[in-house]
Formats: sequence, structure tokens, C-alpha cells
Amino acid sequence: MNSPITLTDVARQAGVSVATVSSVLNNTGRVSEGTRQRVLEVARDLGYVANLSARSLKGGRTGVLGMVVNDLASPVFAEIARGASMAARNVGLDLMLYTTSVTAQRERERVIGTVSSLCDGVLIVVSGDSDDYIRALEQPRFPAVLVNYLGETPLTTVGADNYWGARQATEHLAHLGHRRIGFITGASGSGQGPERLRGFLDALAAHGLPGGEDLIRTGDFSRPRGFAATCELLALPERPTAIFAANDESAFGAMDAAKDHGLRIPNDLSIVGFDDVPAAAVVHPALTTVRHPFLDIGATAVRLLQEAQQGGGASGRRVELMSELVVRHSTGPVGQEHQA
Amino acid sequence: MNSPITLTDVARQAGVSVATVSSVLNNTGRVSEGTRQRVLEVARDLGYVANLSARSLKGGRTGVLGMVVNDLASPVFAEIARGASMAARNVGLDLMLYTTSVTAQRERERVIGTVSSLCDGVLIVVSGDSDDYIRALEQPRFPAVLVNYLGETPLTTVGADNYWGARQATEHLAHLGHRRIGFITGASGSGQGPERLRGFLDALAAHGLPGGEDLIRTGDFSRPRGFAATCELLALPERPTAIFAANDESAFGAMDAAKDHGLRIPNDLSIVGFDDVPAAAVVHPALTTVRHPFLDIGATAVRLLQEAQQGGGASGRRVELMSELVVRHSTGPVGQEHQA
DNA sequence: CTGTTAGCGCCTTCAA
DNA sequence: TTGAAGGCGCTAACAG
Repeated sequence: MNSPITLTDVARQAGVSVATVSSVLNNTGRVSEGTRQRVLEVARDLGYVANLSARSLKGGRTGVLGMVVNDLASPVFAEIARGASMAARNVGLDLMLYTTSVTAQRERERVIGTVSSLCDGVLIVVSGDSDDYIRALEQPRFPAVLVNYLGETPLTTVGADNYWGARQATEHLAHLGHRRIGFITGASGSGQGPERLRGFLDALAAHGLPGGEDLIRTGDFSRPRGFAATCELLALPERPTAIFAANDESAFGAMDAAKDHGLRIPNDLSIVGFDDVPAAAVVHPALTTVRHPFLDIGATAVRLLQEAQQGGGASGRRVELMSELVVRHSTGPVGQEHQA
Repeated sequence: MNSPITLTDVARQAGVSVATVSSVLNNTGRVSEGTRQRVLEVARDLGYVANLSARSLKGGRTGVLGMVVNDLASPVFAEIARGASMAARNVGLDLMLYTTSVTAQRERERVIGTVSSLCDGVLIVVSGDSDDYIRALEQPRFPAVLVNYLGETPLTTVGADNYWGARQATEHLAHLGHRRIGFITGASGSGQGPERLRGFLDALAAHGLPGGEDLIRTGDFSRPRGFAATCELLALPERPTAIFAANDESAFGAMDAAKDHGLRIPNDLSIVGFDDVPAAAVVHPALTTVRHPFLDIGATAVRLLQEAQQGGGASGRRVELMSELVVRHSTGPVGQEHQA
């Protein structure tokens, strides 16, 4: 039974005091080079790993950032976590993920409390609206950064633009000659969807294109709903030549529906998504979409969290990254078939 | 600046000793009902949350399970984590995820060391082969369970069958009348791929079907390779009427390729995947695939971990769950076009 | 039934 | 340049 190596073990083995070992390991205080080398060597040989609990209890920095999420399965979340994880690693920090249900209030407070007793700071990634979730953090007891949160809050938040990305995507379609463009909305609860719709509508107006009710279909960010909404759109007397879906998942559903109707993409129907999840680049044809810079969002969140730690309280900044149109192969000029 | 509430705070506020509070909160020792209620009330009012570091340092159970993964982006991983997370919650435990790179040896030891100082036990989910990763855990210093690991190890492992699932899928195709069936392999490194291929080949032999080299194409579990491999298969002088891909991602690529060639699924080409990731149910047509019970795997891992904790050392069990064919709409009887 | 106390592993003065 | 000692929040053993 190999019990974990403690600082004391290293000290004993190296024939010095614990304080000396601590100094060496933390690069603090002046220790003679000889002692230094010996301690380092012993620590390595013994496979010493600092006990985080002890360090945290003592009140020092643990070098661990916490991340609280409520949906492990979403690729959007996964990308943000990946970005945060890489950024943390780059500055010598670890990232710890904690899952929690959106529903139970007590549960969330417990999770936040737990994480904050372990970590130097916490990143909160919540999908949809869960305002009271946030309320618990607002007492500036602990460095926290909110990711993709659109509500009112004094805390620091990071997100990315939705409006201009949607506008850009719609204009891309307009420049391609499309005049009837369908739109598949997101889930009504989320804050991201409406902004995307607004960008779409404004671009339409700017180009004098029709944006009637019949061209706007309710989706819920899911693939099956994207499929169904597209079928509705294609059943219209004057069917659209392009469809803009409020997220990639819906766009994948739209692609399925188009192929099902024997339509070629992009010849017969152009399709644009939103998010640029990894799958968007590998579907066939590759999806034209608006890149939400999730990796950057994660990395920025880590940076802001570090600033919040050093700066002390909640800085209350609101950072919005730019999203960007990525043109791939699911969009093209209006085909002859439909121009008549 | 609201500093966290400690046990002492609660004790002071309730007018009792810390030991009493501790007893109440842990349901240990006998405390009078009146005191009990008062303590509970004060704790709730103050929003007391136990400091995990202190509890862990003291040597007690923390109620947190660790999970070490090397790929946050894979849906396979996400499902396992989801299963483990739900199972943990059901027994009142939390799950903490720690990411680590597969490459750096020192790094991994550090992560394991860190996690083990915080958690009651650890779940290791490694994709591909990383044998020396495992070696570090083998000293039974700490309850650990390996997920989806196929190598030799004295540690407890949980996984799911690959061979019989592949056999079943192939037989499904054979019963549908397919005689020329293509296969897209997985990445050569992984241990899961070869077993799936073996199941495929044995089923072929059992039915007296051809399994020549030309029908077996090298994939790497990715969608683009699945696409390319399928194009090769479709270019064969005598093209297959069905394709079995070693994982769903490859199967999605195969579906893309088929549609690209103007083939209808399943009328002109049947396609089977492996894994049953969530996307498999929502692509169009819905993918027939072999369900690897990831949620169950995660849940079982949690259960075994608990047993390992209670039982003490590494029990060294090897649990293999059954995989199961899920017939959806991407497979059907051989079409007239190809029967001639 | 309830209070006092030691000590988990570490870091940080302070003293030598 | 190094050693000794205290205390972070908590639990468990022991007194009262």
C-alpha cells in the first residue's frame, strides 16, 4: 500500500527541513544550489506531487480553475471547454469540470461552494436562461467569469456576436442572388436565437428582400426540427432557394431534408448554419456557416479569470468576440431551375 | 467581501461546539433533536457549504469521484461522462472531470496525483493505446477503474463487447440478402477496431460470403476517411450493396458519399455503423448501428469504483457489457438494381 | 448528550 | 542558508 509522498517524506529523504523543500519547490526564498539540486532530485525520484487539499486549505493558490457546466453532451460546450483547457495549460493551470443540473437551486449553490473551495476561480457555462443560477455568484466572494450569458449581471462575461454574424451570412446569400430565403429559428428560451433572427431580418430589409411569416419557421436548435422546418419551407408554393438555420444542428437537418427531396446542395438549395461546430467542416457538402469562436471564448474566459484573480473583485467587464462567416460548399448562386 | 462560512461560524451562531455541528451534518454520534434542528437551520440560513479541502485533508471521504479523460470533444467520451455523472448523482456523489494530454508522461502522473488528493476514487477514460499511462495507477494506492481499456492490467476495467456486435450487424445484412459487403476499418492503433473487423469476417465466413481484400478499406474512425473509403468501394467493378463501418462517424461519411453518387439509402446501398452516438438517431435516414452502451458503461464504472473503495484494494475485475444491434432506416433488402 | 483537542499536509513567519 | 512552530477547516477520539 503505497501511501502518497508528502513534503515531509522528501525532506527526510533529502536530509533537510520541510521549509527548505517548500522553498525549493516554490522558488521562494534563497536556498543553496547544492541543496536545491538534491531536493529536486529526491522529489522526482519519490514521485512527489503536492497535495492540493493542503495547499488550498492553507489559502494559497491551487493552480486549478473550475468550470461549471450543465450539458456535457453539447459540442458547443465541448469546444469552449477545449479552448479553456488549452489556454489554462498554456499558463500552467489545470482545468477541472464540474457538472450540475440546471434545475435544483440548492444543488447549484453546493456545487459552486464546493468548486470555490478547491479552485482559484470559476468559469460558468450555462446554456439557455438560468438567471437565478447566476445570482448566487454575484456576491463578489470569488473570482468568476460567465460564458455565453446574455442576461443582466455585474459579473464579467464573455461571449460572441450573434447579430452581425447573422447579417453577414444573409448578405452572402443575397449577393449570390437569392431573393427568397427561409429562416429556421432557435429555441425560444435561449438568448442567442433572437439576435440571430434580428440580424437576418435587418439584412433582408437592407436588401429589399421579402421576409414574410411564411419564410420563418420555428426550430429548437435540434436536427429533427431542422428537418421538419425545411420540409415545411420546401412545401411552400414559391419555395425558397436558400435556407439560413439558427445553428449548425438545424442546418444538418435541413441538408437531410433537401437531399430527401432530391435537391442538390448548393445547386438547388443553398444552406447556411451558425456556430461552426467541428462537424460542419466534415459533413458533405461542407457547411457554410458563421463561426462562433468557441475556442477563443474559452481562452478569453481563462484570461479574464486570471485578471479577476489578480485584480481582486469582480471587474464586471463584458467581452464580445466577433463571429465570422465561413464560406464552404453548401452555398452557391441561385440555380437556373428556380430563377424562372 | 463575503468570506466563506465555516463550521466554526455555524457553531458560534448556533451556540454549540464545532463537534456538535459536525455530528449533525454527518449524521454521526447522538445529538438531541432540538440541537439538531437548530444547527440545521443555522447552517441553512448561513448557506454553509463544507470545505472539501479540509475534509479531504483530514482523510475522510469527499464524496467526489474523479474522471480523467484525454479528449473532451469526442461524443463517445461525452456519453460515458454523462452516464457516470448521472450514476454518481444518484448515489449522492459528484463527478469531477480532469483533462490531460496523452503525451506527456510527467504531466499525467501529476494529474493523477492531483486528482487522487481530491477524490475518493478515479475513473480513467483513455482512447487508443496508452499503456504506460495505466502503469502509474497499478500500484494499488488508490481506487481506480479503467474504462474502455483493452490492454493487460491488474486494475478493474469496464468496456463493452465489440466482436459479437459486429457479428450481429453483419448477419443482419446477410439476412437482408446482401452478399457483397464492404467494411471500413478503424484506426490501426485502437484496440476496438480489430475486434469489430474480426466479428465481421467471422460472420462472412459463417454465411459463405466473400471477404476479399478489395472489400476491406482502411479508415481511421473519421468522417472524411469514411467518405473516401466509400468512394473506393463504390468504384469497384462489382460494387458492394452494403457497407459496414467500424464506427458511426465513418458511417456518416459513407452516407455522404452514397448520396453524392446519387445512391438512395437503403434502396441502393445499406449502411451500418458502430457505437450509436446520439447523432446516429437523428441523421437521415436514421442509422442502423451497434449500440455500445456508453451510458451503462459510465454507470457501471461508478458502481465498480464504489465497490473498489469499500472493498479496499484493486479488485481487478474485468466487466464487459453487451452491445446490441439497433435497426433503423439505413439498411434494407437488396434492391432490384443490384441483384442482377 | 456535548465540549475539548489533536492533527491531516502545506506554507509562512520568525528565530537561529 | 536552514530549522522550528503555528494554523487553515474539518473529523474523530476522548473527556466531561
